[in-house]
Amino acid sequence: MTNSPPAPRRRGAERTRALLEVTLQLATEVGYAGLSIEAVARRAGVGKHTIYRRWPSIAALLLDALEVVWVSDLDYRTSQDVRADLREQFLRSSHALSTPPIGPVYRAVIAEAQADAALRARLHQRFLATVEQRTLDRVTHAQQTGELIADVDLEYAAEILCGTLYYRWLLTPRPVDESAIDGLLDMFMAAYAVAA
Amino acid sequence: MTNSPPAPRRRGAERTRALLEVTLQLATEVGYAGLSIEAVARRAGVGKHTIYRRWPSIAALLLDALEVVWVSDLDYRTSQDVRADLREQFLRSSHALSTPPIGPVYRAVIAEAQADAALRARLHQRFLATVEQRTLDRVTHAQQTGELIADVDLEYAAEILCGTLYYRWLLTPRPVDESAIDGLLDMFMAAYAVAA
DNA sequence: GTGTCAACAGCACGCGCCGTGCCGATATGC
DNA sequence: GCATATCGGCACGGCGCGTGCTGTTGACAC
Repeated sequence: MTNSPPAPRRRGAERTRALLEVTLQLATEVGYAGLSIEAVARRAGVGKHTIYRRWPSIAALLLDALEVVWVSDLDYRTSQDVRADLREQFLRSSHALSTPPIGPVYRAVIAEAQADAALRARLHQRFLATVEQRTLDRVTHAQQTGELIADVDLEYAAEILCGTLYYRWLLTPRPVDESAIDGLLDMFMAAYAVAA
Repeated sequence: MTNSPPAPRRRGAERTRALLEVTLQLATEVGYAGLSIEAVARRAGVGKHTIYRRWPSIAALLLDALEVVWVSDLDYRTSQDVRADLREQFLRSSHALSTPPIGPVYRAVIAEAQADAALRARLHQRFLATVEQRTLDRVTHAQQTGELIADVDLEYAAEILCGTLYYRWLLTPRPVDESAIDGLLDMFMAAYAVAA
């Protein structure tokens, strides 16, 4: 037991990675329904223990799998035009959410999270908080460059921008399309743009 | 077979009502997890057929149960102050969502809906669309009384108002409290209130 | 009354996934 | 080579699903 605590796994690391890949692949093909530990194990040709040794629940697995694909795509450009930068990023995110495997996996986690407040907190912390923060960073920057009025706290604005898009995606049959994004940005700019 | 087609159920109607009550009661006590057809049947002292004869799935049952309790609570006051009226209604809705049985049942339906686009559409049509519409009606009225500027389409604004609250409730660990509601209304009024 | 018939409660089934044991094989690090 | 942890495979009890079947009940018609 020289230095065992943190690292010394056999082929563990590669295997973990491979399991995440299989999970994403499965999500792409069969969607949310049928995303079970049993299914992942079967598909990967692996014993269920091999999965349970790494993740305590399907939700934990999905959360990690989501990280693999959701990582970035999430970087606001910083041009001279906040509105254009937000618009571009929102379109990109919207496209990502409607494209497997991200959509199905995200929905699956969100569904699970409705039954489990702790999972909901973890989900928010690992993903949604990041989205909100980057949005806040971008609009705060716009305040500093004088594009947006200076004397307001934009924290809620960032949440409103992100939340509205998630709402539409999760709970309505409508697509998150350009017109929805423009409507959202209309209100945002009407509220906070420096008067023309 | 004189006039049988639409009505002649034995004790059907009362029974249906009773089953909805049991469902709500069950939701209050055990929450979302454990809301199954089997559980409702057991709790009601009823055969599973009796439930399947009325609803094709647990989601359909929950949707009807939700209607029993969610019906109203949803009526904006119409004073001389839009902001105050919206604020009051948002607080009321927020309280309703955080109080059993509405919260658990709503969350359960939303979770199910993530796996089923058709159910998602029905959920939106029966509940969320109503919420959006009443909000739109209220703010449109405010346009007519001159509280809000006239030359904008507020349809997206109504969606943004509702969506932001649902987002916070569904996907964040934060409460839908007065400060969140005020932050939201700040942006809304900054965008659309008639200049002071 | 008596007869008819749908709704009913109860039970059982096969299915699939859950989470957890136990096995014997494998390969890794000492 | 030897110890040890990971592995695949299998089986288990539990539970909800959706669907059969059986015998009972109660509303209604006559």
